[in-house]
Amino acid sequence: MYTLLLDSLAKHVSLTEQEINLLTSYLIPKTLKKKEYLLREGEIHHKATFVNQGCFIMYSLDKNGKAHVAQIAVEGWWVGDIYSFFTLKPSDYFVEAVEKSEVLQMNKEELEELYIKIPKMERYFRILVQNAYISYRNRVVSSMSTPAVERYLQFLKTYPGLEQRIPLYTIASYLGVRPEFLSRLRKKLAKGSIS
Amino acid sequence: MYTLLLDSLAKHVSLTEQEINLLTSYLIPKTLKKKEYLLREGEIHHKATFVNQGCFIMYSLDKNGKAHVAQIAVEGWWVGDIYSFFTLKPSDYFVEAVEKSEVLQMNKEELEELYIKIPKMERYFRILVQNAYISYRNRVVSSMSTPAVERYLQFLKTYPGLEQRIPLYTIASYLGVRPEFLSRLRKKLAKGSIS
DNA sequence: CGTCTATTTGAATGTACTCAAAAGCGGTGG
DNA sequence: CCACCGCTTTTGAGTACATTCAAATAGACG
Repeated sequence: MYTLLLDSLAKHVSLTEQEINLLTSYLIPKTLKKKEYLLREGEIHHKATFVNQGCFIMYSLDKNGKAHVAQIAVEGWWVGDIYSFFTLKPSDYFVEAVEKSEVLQMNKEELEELYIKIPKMERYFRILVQNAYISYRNRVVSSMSTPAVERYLQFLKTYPGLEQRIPLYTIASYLGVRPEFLSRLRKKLAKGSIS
Repeated sequence: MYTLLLDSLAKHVSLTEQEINLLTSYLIPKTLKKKEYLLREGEIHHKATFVNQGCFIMYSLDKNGKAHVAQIAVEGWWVGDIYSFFTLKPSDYFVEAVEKSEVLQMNKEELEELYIKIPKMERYFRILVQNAYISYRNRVVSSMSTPAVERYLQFLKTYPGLEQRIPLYTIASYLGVRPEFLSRLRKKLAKGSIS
């Protein structure tokens, strides 16, 4: 149940058995069906959410009603609108389960409590936020300077096997191209020697 | 000397006269000539830097030696590689003065000291980091879903008048297009009724 | 099995890039 | 103070990357 989360924690902080017990006592498991929402535009995201199984996308809708995928999260990742979580402002994003999924959740107030009891946890989350920051910053550069094929290959590396779990049009949206075009890219990659 | 900074602070926290005096006592002014560097790739960015006058760009070089502008900062903004600052890891970026500039700086250790003496300052910087985060997140979506013309118009709104202070090729790099193309865009905008 | 949605394919178009060369502009030294 | 040099911007022509629209095909699910 908690293996993945403990692995993630272990990468950044080391916790005693007691601390682990305390931490896990705060977590509420939840399962979601395919296409269920964890968060909708306009809502405030007050739950920190760790993906134990399954896959989520976070996307916004532009004025033409087109979806733009800002984040993809699979097992072992935290998912959600960090900004809404920290500021308690309404989110501009939807967070949707792409497949049957299972998450562990904690309310913001409980997280604050936990910070006091286990200060190391604050460090852990600070590092996660820093990483999220970097990841967006890098994506700004790559989305502007790298052609779509390479961005797709990069996606394959970052999320191995995921291209078979989520629909093509979702990947296309994440990469910033139209589905028709990604379809053609895949075809080319399949013919011409890969990579 | 401190007007701009105090304005920026006032937007998020309210400080007593005493606190302001303490804060300003930590700040070291520095002037830079056009094309001087505040930070180079590989260096650790241990100074928080507020722009009092002038303009800076933060950019990285890709494997082909092409520059990609990640951030532009004018008077009233903080500039620099936040990630390197917080992690004390070497930066991937250059921070360069685009024109004769004047900044106020504080070392990381001194900032930590200040946090203890004026906890409100921690709040102020946390908000700034959140805003930087949002700004990159929005740029990811806009760079992928918005044509270059609109991104340019957006740039003009965000940085009024700046198009006359920094070279065209720098703006092009910030927008993710080639200079030749931005030149043509400008021409079109000048002819056809604007906006 | 049928329906609804997702993917593929085709043709035409538009957006942005490359390469090359000319024009403009700013600073520096004579 | 002017002439020259180097760098930035503009212009032109050809090309590549990615989109639109429309229609056909394939898959998924009840």
